[in-house]
Amino acid sequence: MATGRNHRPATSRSRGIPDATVARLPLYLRALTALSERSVPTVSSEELASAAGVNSAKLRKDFSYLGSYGTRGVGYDVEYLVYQISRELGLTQDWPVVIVGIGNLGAALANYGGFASRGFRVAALIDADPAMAGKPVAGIAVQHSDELERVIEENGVSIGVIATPAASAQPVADRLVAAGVTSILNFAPTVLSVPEGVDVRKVDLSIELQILAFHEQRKSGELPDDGRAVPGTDIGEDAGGGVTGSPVAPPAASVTKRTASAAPAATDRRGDEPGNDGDLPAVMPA
Amino acid sequence: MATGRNHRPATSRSRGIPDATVARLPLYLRALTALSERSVPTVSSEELASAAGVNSAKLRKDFSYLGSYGTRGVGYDVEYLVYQISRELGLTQDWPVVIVGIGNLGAALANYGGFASRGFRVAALIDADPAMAGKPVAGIAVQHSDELERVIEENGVSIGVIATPAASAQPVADRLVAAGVTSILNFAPTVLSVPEGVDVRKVDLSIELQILAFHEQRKSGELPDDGRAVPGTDIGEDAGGGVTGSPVAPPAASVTKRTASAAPAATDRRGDEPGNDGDLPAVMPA
DNA sequence: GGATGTGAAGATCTTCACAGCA
DNA sequence: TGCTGTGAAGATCTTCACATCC
Repeated sequence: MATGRNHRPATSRSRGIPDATVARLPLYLRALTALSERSVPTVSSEELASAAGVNSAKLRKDFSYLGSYGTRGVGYDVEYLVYQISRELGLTQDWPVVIVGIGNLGAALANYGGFASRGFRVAALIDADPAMAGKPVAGIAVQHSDELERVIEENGVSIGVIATPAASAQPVADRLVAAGVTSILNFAPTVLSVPEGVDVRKVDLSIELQILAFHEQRKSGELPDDGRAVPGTDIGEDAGGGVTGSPVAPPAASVTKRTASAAPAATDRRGDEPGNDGDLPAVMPA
Repeated sequence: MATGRNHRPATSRSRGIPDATVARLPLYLRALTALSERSVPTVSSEELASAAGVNSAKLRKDFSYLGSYGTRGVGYDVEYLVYQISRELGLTQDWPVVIVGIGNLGAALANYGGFASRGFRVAALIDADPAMAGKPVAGIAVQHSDELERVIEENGVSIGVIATPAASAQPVADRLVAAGVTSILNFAPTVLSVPEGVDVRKVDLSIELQILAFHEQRKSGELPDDGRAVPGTDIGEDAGGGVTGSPVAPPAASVTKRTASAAPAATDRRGDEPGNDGDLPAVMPA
């Protein structure tokens, strides 16, 4: 391993900075900003790591990808690091953003204070409902969908946020992309297909909750039951089709092995960027 | 390597199912549910993978951790898989959930259709604002914070969702945990510290946007400027303290190397479960 | 003395490619 | 023949442990 010295992880990805590291930079930045506001001049990797919730080794490794911004025996200069990370993340420039779908979620996003303070500027709020047009949300007048393309072009928007119902997500994404947007943050529970070169990140509550349920499940007892097609006879052959209600009935099917090992109580959390979804209700009205 | 045969990845984590796999199960479930509604009887790993946005090898590997639920030469039985994944995720049981902080975000969550249809049941909506008490949101009357403990105990709630401003998040988390909640989905941009055994997952818009900005940045040009403390003289020594506005001024500091390599245009998305935050405005009013 | 920076070892996760079964 | 199931190889990410430098 190690393609020689200076083996830098990261796929062929962006620059040489590993994705995992990029995902943590915002965390560090947040912790550093807090320290900066308290006028703390320097921090050790230990302290900062603690504030950011990671371990110090990881933090130092992450920073090493950015360069040598610390001082041995001392620590890191808070102000300087804030600047470097901001620059690395591209937050030193202005990013006009459009939010499409101004329902509860869209409104929540529009009101999100973390935007303005980090280089993001809400350039426009778009909604398909004519009744919403003109209404002020977070101090900005909502505009009708018809204005989408114009707004994007006039403001040079490259980042779009989709907070519409699932059904509208793909059409909206298509329009965003056609108008020039190259990065999309999708809150709708749908798999968006976009052309090469367009980045899509997704936030999905349903998935997060399901992951929590998974872990929660094995805290108490084991799985509800192996659920395997019962050997003898017992199930009343449910194999219907409706898969809507909460509890799902165990349909019979081709089963083979399915090893039911003892499950050691576990506690851990993990998040990830799966990639998409399938179809589901919406987070909120458009 | 391979600790023998049947080497199963996954840390010491839950059962033997890798976290990465658990994080994708909800995606598969969603895609399968859609197929189920269209009464599709079986799917090949290829088709399902496509619908879920992953590659087929990964999907087959993921399913292999659950057992052998497919039929060679045929594919997977949709209904059966829906059931198995639901069971594995713990969705065959009822999960009462409390949502704390009924602002725009909290309301959006309460209205989220994905809850009920997946075993999750909103047991109560809690808000600190007395004016909110009694108001119906998503058909449920909001209750005052004072009711929190009672509601949790009476309903056997083990999953709590925090949608309050950052400042209230930790106190709320403490109360949730004290009352018996062991899994928390946190939308507030703060690092929550909870006792061992309590799971915390976080959803952070600010972070997602920043990651997008990072990638967006290197689509166009390179970094705005190396930003390194200018060798000669040029910067007006900014090292002030305010780190609030969007563009951050480059403070001088101890710099050492910082290799500015050429950055190949990249396009990729990645999400992750960092672990926490530091401090920031709030997503919405409580 | 003290904390950073980092090669190397481990642990996971992903992808390949093909044996094996319906 | 077709597609699943999976050992093995790769690619990443994390953690260790210590040389290095203020």
